[in-house]
Amino acid sequence: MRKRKNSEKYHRIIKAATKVFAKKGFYPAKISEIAKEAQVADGTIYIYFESKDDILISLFEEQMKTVLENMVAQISKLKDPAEKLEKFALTHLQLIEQNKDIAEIIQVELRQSSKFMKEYKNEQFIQYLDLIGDIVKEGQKKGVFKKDIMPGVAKRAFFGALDEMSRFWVLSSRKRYDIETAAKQISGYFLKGITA
Amino acid sequence: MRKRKNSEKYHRIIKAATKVFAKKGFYPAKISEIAKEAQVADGTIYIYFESKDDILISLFEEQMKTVLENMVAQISKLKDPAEKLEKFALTHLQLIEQNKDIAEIIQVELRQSSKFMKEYKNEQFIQYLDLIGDIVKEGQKKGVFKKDIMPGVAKRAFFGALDEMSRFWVLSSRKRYDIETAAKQISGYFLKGITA
DNA sequence: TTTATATGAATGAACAATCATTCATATAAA
DNA sequence: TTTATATGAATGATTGTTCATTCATATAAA
Repeated sequence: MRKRKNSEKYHRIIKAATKVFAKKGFYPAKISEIAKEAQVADGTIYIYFESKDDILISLFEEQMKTVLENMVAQISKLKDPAEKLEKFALTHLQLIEQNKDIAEIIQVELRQSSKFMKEYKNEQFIQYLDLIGDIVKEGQKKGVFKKDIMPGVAKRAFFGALDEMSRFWVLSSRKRYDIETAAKQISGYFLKGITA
Repeated sequence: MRKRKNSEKYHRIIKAATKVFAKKGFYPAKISEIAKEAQVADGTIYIYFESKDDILISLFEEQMKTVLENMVAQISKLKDPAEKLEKFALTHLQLIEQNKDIAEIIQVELRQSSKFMKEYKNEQFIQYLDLIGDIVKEGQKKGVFKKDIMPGVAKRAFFGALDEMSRFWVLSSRKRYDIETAAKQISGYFLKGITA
């Protein structure tokens, strides 16, 4: 019987796997390397996890739970939907900035995951996207956003814009724009458009 | 000495690899499966390609070249920068629609590639992004786009928005919105904003 | 207290399967 | 014949997973 969530070692392995997956990607990452990083024996990993896949799934759920809680805390304080979107952008980019390992995993492995784990629906990620969709709907109800905006398209477009910006940061070691500027630019496009 | 580009078999292998990589991802894809799909022997692949990595790189260059040429042909006809952005969005989404295999590879493997092929800079992809950046700059020069828009941020945000929408389509077999509507929505956000 | 016994977490060497790549050989072309 | 192209079985390195064993700690008996 696996102890899982409560064990200190469980979290040490998650943390190590996050680092190793982020650096090399899922397939090239070796169990032995994760074990070494976590300072446990190879076999110990199989006391806490069923398989290599299971590590990745568990890792998603742990990390996304944190990200989601963080974001909800930030935006629920605000009233104005436009301010909420701005805050969402800033918080998202700050998260990437503060934890590049998580960023790489969300960006690269999240996309992979749908391939090799067909049955695995990333519930947390859907919730994360829906935060944006809900802000849009709220804005429409309050009359501050256009009625003909489709929340299902808008949420993906907004997330995609932030995500692509993040990817650029993660890949290029040096960042060309500061977080606040980028967040303001991106939320600005959505709120006001680029037309003069 | 490899014959490469001119040979009919070369293209058959590229086409087969596109299909197999799209379905399973790069690492889980087997050379033997690509060979079978292309109806050649395993060893034949090594007459035309140096390695599995080389297949992926060649595939990128072939496919992106086509995508790029296509896009340039579409937008160079137009004068108005706003119309160009709209056309870009539509053309991009149509491309995805028409060729999901290429879409999956661009989306998933392109991201992976920067990990396992550190030295490989995807020049074509950079050019593709720059098409957007150039439209933005042109619009600013003509005075139709705001001066304080940062083209380097805007191009990524715009591409990211389209790309995320594409990903959703590729993953969910059934599409909820038609191409024209989605393209209009997304370019609409950027041009006019969502604020009422 | 001291000794004996039980538990199960942790270990890491060994296993078994996978798969990219090679190469001896065959076939077709020049 | 000589050269180029194609084949697919064989190779050998890699690596996820297993499992017999160890060991620290807990519990019970003397």
